[in-house]
Amino acid sequence: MSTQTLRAHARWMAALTPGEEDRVISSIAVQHVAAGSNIVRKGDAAEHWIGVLSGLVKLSSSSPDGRATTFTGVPPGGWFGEGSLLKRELRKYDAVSLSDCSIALLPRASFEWLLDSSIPFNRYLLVQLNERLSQFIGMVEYERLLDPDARMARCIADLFNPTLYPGIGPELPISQSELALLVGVSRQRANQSLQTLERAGLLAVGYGGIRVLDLPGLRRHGL
DNA sequence: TCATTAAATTGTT
DNA sequence: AACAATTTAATGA
Repeated sequence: MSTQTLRAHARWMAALTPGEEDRVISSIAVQHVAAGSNIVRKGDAAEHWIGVLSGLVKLSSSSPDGRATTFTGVPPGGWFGEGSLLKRELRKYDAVSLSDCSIALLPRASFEWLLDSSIPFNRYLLVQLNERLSQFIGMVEYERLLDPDARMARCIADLFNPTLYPGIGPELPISQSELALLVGVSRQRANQSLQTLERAGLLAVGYGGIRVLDLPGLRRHGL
């Protein structure tokens, strides 16, 4: 993995000085994981800040009786896991690869060094945390107020958040059962929603994935 | 390259 | 939850 590829998927590095960037890059380990792997497990010690370089990762949890729910998907360019690092606690959620992925692991020591030394890095984190907060407040809002079709539209649109995930293409390689987990509906209902959104011209459904055609339209759908 | 097969996913009931 | 149809990936002739 070239440092150029790494930079392209770690937008926060642009805010660092060349010296800081060199030091941080040399501490990062890149790992390839097969589809369906647990990247982090609930209860693990948090030792890294994790970036998605390719593929798709989901942040999820399962209830004691085995039911699963997904909080959000993380496409390439997204970095997650700062919460447990900041609070020095065990991981609170699972992170599972939905496809073959390459991921970047920034060690806790580098993360804390950046927190202590770089104001631009702190600003980046602040913006990311704020963006996530409004995303999750939005999720609670439309979970309670909107019909399943509109919830599907918003969930998909959230995966294309330009602040959190800059520069991802219109293709989203995710199965309908994974989208169902993400939205919190049955796979059958997810299938119906996707067909409705396709008829509305907002996206195209394909085998094992979707293509977004009208992102603003998805954000507006159901208002 | 093509045909066969298994596995995954989709669409419907 | 179950079923059939479709798509993909893998295998070997």
